[in-house]
Amino acid sequence: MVVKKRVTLKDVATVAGVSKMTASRALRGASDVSKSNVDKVRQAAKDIGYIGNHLALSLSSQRSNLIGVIVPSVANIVFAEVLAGIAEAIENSGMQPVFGVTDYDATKEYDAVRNMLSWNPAGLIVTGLDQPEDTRRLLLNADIPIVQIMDTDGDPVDVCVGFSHVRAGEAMAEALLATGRKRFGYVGCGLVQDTRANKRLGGFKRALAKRKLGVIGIETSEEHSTLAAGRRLTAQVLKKIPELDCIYYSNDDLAAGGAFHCISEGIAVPEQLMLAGFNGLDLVKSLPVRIATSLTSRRDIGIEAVNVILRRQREGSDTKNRCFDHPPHIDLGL
Amino acid sequence: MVVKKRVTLKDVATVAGVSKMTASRALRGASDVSKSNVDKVRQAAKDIGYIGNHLALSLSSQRSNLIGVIVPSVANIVFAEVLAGIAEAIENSGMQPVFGVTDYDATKEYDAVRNMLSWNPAGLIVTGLDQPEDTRRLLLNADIPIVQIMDTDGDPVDVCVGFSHVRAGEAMAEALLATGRKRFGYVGCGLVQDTRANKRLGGFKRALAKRKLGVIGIETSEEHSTLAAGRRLTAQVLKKIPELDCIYYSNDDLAAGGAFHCISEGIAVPEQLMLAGFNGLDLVKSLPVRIATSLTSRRDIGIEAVNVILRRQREGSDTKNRCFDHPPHIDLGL
DNA sequence: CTGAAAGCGCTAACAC
DNA sequence: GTGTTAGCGCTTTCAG
Repeated sequence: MVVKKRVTLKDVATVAGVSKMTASRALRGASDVSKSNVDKVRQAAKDIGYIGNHLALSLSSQRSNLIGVIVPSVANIVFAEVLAGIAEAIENSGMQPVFGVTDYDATKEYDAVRNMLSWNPAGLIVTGLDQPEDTRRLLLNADIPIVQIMDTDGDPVDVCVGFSHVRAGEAMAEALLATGRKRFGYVGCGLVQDTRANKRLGGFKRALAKRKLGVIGIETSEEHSTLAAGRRLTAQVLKKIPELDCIYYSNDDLAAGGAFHCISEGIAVPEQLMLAGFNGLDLVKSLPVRIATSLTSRRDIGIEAVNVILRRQREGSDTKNRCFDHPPHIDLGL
Repeated sequence: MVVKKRVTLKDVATVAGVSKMTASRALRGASDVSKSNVDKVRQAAKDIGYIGNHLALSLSSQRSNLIGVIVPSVANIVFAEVLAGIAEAIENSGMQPVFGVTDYDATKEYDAVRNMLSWNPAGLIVTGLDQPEDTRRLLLNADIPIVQIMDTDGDPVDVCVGFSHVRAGEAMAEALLATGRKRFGYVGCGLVQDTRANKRLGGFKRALAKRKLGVIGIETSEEHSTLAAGRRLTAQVLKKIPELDCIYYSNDDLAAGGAFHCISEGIAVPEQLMLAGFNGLDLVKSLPVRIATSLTSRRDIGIEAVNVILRRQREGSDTKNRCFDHPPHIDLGL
């Protein structure tokens, strides 16, 4: 069997009876090619099944249509929705996303950034503002738009798109205090890795402290956030401190798990016990009991991150050092 | 300000005082370089912050470390988990995933495949077996491993990893029949696009027909599957046919929505009405009522898909035309 | 063990 | 309008 040789631009040119350059220009829809040649080239490309080679294109033109995206996890619906926003915004832009997953691990993040950069991407989207020094240096030296997403509490390398988790925690505390709640518990998972959940907890406590209150029951675990974990930790915290009238969770998955516990145990939510999550997942909106949450704009954040890069490509660096805030909306579910 | 010029291999070589080739070999951990030169080169690379250029590497070596992945959606947790499996398996393989999203649109899928191929990927993972003719031709002509995932009901281009949705639907019908249920309803979303959900429904009906039974109440909608939609459609189908004793849903999101409806309305699940979803999401396991589902191995499918490609790279095409079955397990939740 | 030459497939910059 | 000449940054191949 004959080895299938990749069809190249040269083949197209030969078949069309023109030079490589004319073929190249014709396929890219350049202005300066005669109508008849454009047709000939297009037809030839179609006939022999020309696909093109982005590697050569990018290497030669010194710019690629790749946008690197680095997230801690994809199995987490929150990041999956950010990716969905990114995919949506990238569509029709001629760009292509390349993904890296860090598993909340700094070493993997460093490697992912390095790897990404070696593809000469047009821009890089990374999660969070708190990269360790070596990773940050890599980002600073990269001569492309760097968009840090999901957080604004810190000093961005270039541009950040997200919101302040500290303020989000404060806001939720204030909203809950306004409903008259006084005995607060907290349930969280994976806090060691999850800087942003920690920031929220910090803000939450600070706002309580202003009213001379605090978190009187706390239950955490280093496993991943799941409904089952939320259920279990809620049972635990209520066993220790049954008089709680409100529990703040590090996210909606845990809070929904808490809601399931309450439904099973006949605890009236929110009358007897108020639950507050974070993210505003679809799940929470459909729960048979009403719980509070902060609605974050994951999709919009993804879209804006891409747009920052696309805009920069066209207009130059006028948006340098900017911060795009997408503050969450509190929904008490009442 | 001086324009930051990209650091190239040549720079490393110059600093280390060797030729480009020696530098290249040293950095790739080649055997045939003197210890002292390896050290010199490594040090030089570190000092000047050499990152490398995958574009040039891949173009020159005629192989890339990219694995293309094309899924219909990322906001869907099921595909997000497949991606998580892919990311997990890819880790430490030196490969990198490139993503494309089709939104269940055949044209977008064709473009995504074409785009992917123009990066000379080491392999391609695409969702489903039912690509239209033109896309299929593209895949057939690509001289790389093509893995079609999530389905085995059909004729794979190369290798497929997944399970039979027809059999999955049949199996669920049989399991439900075995519990004595007789009056079946069906609730589904987005069926026009979702070939695989349709295959399940087909299998489900066929198995019922064998017992001279059928689906006596059906409620569908072309929106995306959400808990809210499940809740609403369940209310609708029960309003029309209140005597149903079992509802099969096109997936777990809808089924969980149905469960929420039942909890709110005081319908006893599963005593009075049995609900059956599909996928075995975390959500279902933690619900305050027990519903049936088919546990699919999304993560494993992603992992196996990558492994097929990695294996092929090393061992040649011995796995050509194979089908890897990961049949779902039925959990009646009783 | 090391280096020089050639070229991967394409486009930028000039010619004509 | 079109073609030619040089590369992009790396690896392959082949000499030493």
